[in-house]
Amino acid sequence: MTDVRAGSSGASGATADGPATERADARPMRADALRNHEKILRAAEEVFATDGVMVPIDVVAERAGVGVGTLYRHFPTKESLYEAIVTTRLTRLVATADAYAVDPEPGLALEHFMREFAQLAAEKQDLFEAFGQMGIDFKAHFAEPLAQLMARVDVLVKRAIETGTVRGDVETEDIIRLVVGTCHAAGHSDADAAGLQRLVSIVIAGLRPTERW
Amino acid sequence: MTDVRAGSSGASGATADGPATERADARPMRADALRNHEKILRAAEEVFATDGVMVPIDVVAERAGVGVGTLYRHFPTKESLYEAIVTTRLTRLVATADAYAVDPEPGLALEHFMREFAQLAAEKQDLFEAFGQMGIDFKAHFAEPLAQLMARVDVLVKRAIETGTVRGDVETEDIIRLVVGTCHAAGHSDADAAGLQRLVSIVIAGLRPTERW
DNA sequence: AATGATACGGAACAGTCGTTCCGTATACGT
DNA sequence: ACGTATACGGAACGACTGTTCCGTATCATT
Repeated sequence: MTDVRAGSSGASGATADGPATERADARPMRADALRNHEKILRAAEEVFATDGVMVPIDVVAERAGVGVGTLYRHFPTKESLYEAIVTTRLTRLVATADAYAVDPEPGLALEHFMREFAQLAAEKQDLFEAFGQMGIDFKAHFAEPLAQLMARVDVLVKRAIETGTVRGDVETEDIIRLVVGTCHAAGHSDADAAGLQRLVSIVIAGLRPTERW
Repeated sequence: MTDVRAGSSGASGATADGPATERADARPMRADALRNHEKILRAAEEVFATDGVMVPIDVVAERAGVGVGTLYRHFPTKESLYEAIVTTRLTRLVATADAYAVDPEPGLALEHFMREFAQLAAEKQDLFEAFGQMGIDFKAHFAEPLAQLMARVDVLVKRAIETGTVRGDVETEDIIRLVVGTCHAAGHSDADAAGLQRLVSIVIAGLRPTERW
C-alpha cells in the first residue's frame, strides 16, 4: 500500500473511481499503462466478485487481456490488488451509509441500509470473504474504511434506537455481523435475492424492541 | 466413500463412534491398524476443528503421530477423511435434534437446539465451512445426514409453529441458514460464546410471530 | 521361533499458484 | 523519423500440498 510505483493504485485523490491520471512527484503514466491499470481493476472486480479471492491471478490477467507481468507491474502483489478492490467496495458502502444517515425515517433507513448491504455482500464474493475472515488481518488491512463504515452504521443504529425502532442493547458490530452472516446463510451463488431478503427480514424483526417477551 | 479398504471408514454399522472392529467379508483389521485408524480420526477431528479444512494433510498425520502413507492407507483421499469427520458431526447433531424433538416445550426446544447448533458450528471450523460451501458439492457428499438433519429440524420448527412461538412462514432451511450464518457472524476464533448467543437471541426474537407490525 | 501377510514411514512425484526476470514492443519527446 | 525511457508478455522459478511408491517394520499364524 505504501511502496506503490508512480501512478499505481495508491490513495492519490481518487475520490470516486479510476486511478490518478498524473502524479505530482513523477511523470504521468504512459497512456497504455493507464489503460491497462483500469482494465486490470475492472477485471479483478468482476472475477473476485464471481469466483472469490481464491482465483489464480492468471485468471484476472487473462480476463483483463494482459500478461501476468503487466499485472504485477501495476499491483506488486495479489494481496495489493485484492486490497484495492475491497477498499473501493467498502468506500462505496460508506457512501451508501452516508446517504441513509440523513434519511427522515431512521428506522427504515437502517433497514434499507441493511438490505443493500446484504445484497452487496451476497453478490460480491470478495467483500463477503473479506468480512468472513475478520480477524486474520482483515481489520489491519482495511482499518481505515472499516472504521469509517463502523462510524456511519453507528449513526444509523443510534438514530434507529432513539426512534424506538430498534432495541437499545444492540451493538453496531452486531448489525454488521448479522448482515454478513445472513448473506453467508443464503447460498451465495443461488442468486436467490428473495430468499436472502426474507432472512434479512427475520433479522430485522429480531432487532425490534421486545414487547411482552 | 464406496471403495474404502476393508475396515476403513465406510458405513459399517458404526452407530455411535469408532470404526468397525471387524468385517464380514474380509479378515479383521490388524491391531496397530485399528489403533492408527482411531488416532487419525481423533487428530483430524481436532485439527479440522481448530484450523479448518485448509490445513495440509501432513499436519493431521503429525498430530496423529503417523506417517502420511499410513494416513492415505486409511483414507484414500483428503476429501474422504473430511467426509468422515463431518458426517460424524452431522450425525451427532441429528441425535441432538432427536432429543429435543420430544421436549415438552416445543418453543424452547427449538431455541435450545439452535443455541447448541450455533455453539457447535462456531467451535468446529470444519462443520462451519462445510455448511458455508453449501452447493458446491456439500449437498451431494453429505446428502444422507443432511436430509436426516433437515427432517429433524423440520419437526422442531413445525412443533414450535403449532405452539405459536414461531411465525408460520419460516422454512426449516431458513433456520439452518440463519444459525450457520450467525456463527459466521461471530468471529470464529474469538471464543466469544456470550457474543454469539446474543446474536442467536436476536435471530430467535425475529422468528417470533409478528405482533402489531 | 519362523514366515508370510499386512501395515508403516517418509522420500519423491506432480500439479498449482504467486512472483520474478528479461528480451521485445510501444509510447513519448525531440 | 529517431532514440530512449517506459511498459508489456509470458516463460521460468520456487514454495506448497495432495498423492504415490516401495523398502522396512510389525503383527498374526503355525
